[in-house]
Amino acid sequence: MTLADILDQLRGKGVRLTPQRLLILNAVSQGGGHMGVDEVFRKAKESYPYIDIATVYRTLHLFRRMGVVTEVAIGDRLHFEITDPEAPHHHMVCRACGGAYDLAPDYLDEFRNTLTSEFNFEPDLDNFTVTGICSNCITPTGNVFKE
Amino acid sequence: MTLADILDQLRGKGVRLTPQRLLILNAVSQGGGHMGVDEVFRKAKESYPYIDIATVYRTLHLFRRMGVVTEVAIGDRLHFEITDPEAPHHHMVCRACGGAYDLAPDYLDEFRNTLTSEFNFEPDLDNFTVTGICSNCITPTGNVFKE
DNA sequence: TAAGCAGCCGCAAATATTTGCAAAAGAGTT
DNA sequence: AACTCTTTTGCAAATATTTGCGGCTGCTTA
Repeated sequence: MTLADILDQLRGKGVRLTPQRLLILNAVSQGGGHMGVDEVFRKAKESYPYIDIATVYRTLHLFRRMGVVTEVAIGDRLHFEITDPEAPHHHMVCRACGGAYDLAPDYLDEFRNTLTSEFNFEPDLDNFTVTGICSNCITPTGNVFKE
Repeated sequence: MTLADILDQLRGKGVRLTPQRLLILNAVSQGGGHMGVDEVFRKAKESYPYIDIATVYRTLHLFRRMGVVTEVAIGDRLHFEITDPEAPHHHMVCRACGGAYDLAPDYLDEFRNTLTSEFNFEPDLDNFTVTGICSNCITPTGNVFKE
């Protein structure tokens, strides 16, 4: 799954490929992990100083809707990463240290199936994040180490 | 679990009971369901016009930390409801109609256990909300009816 | 490649949320 | 009731996010 593939995918869905959108896509993919909105903004601005923060917000939301990026809620801010169709995963985010860990989709399969069959509720788990305390931040007694 | 019980609970945790906090607690409990921040603000202001929106935000976050209110993410806004220790539950929120449905905690038990035992990750599911499409908004073909 | 049009962008303003600070208020002590 | 210490509050400013609008541009068609 290269950037070119992603562009094809977007074109196929009738999404216009503007220079700004390419810059934003590049910024997210080069970030090496999930990126905050302001990081994306700053990175895009390096190549095109006139870009507006509103465009960044709009574009990231568009990309998420299109499935091209996945959103990860860290603290009270959203971060974004390129969606990897080869290895889809959810996220566990530690509210003590802010660390984000990947979570294989299998762990949610039963949950999804239950909601669908019991309630006919189709959960949107593509951008699913569960917060909590990670192993590094739990002391043997169960207390939170950092806060 | 009456309001008086909640007040005792807060006092026991060393939380100061100021008039503003009482007003906010009242507003949430009288809302009959989850309430948005602005709804709480307006309701509290009926009794005490000087109250500030910052106080409402701070107090709701405090109450959530103390466990007396539960937060429900509806769209991109947070709502709050009084935590019911008798019948704890999570929420399913439809992103088409905005409806919120209660979800018994049993449905998440296996998920919680897995995260704890496999990853030593202690998930915070008290304020857990899963978004998706509810049964009313799914057509027989799986399409979203309203958007 | 010129023309048309729907969709996008930058700008500015609106809205939502958080934070620093000095004054005011709660709780305990004398 | 006066005093002290700590926490809370209202205000204002900072920050984060969304939205309306007029001009601009990618994409399609001829």
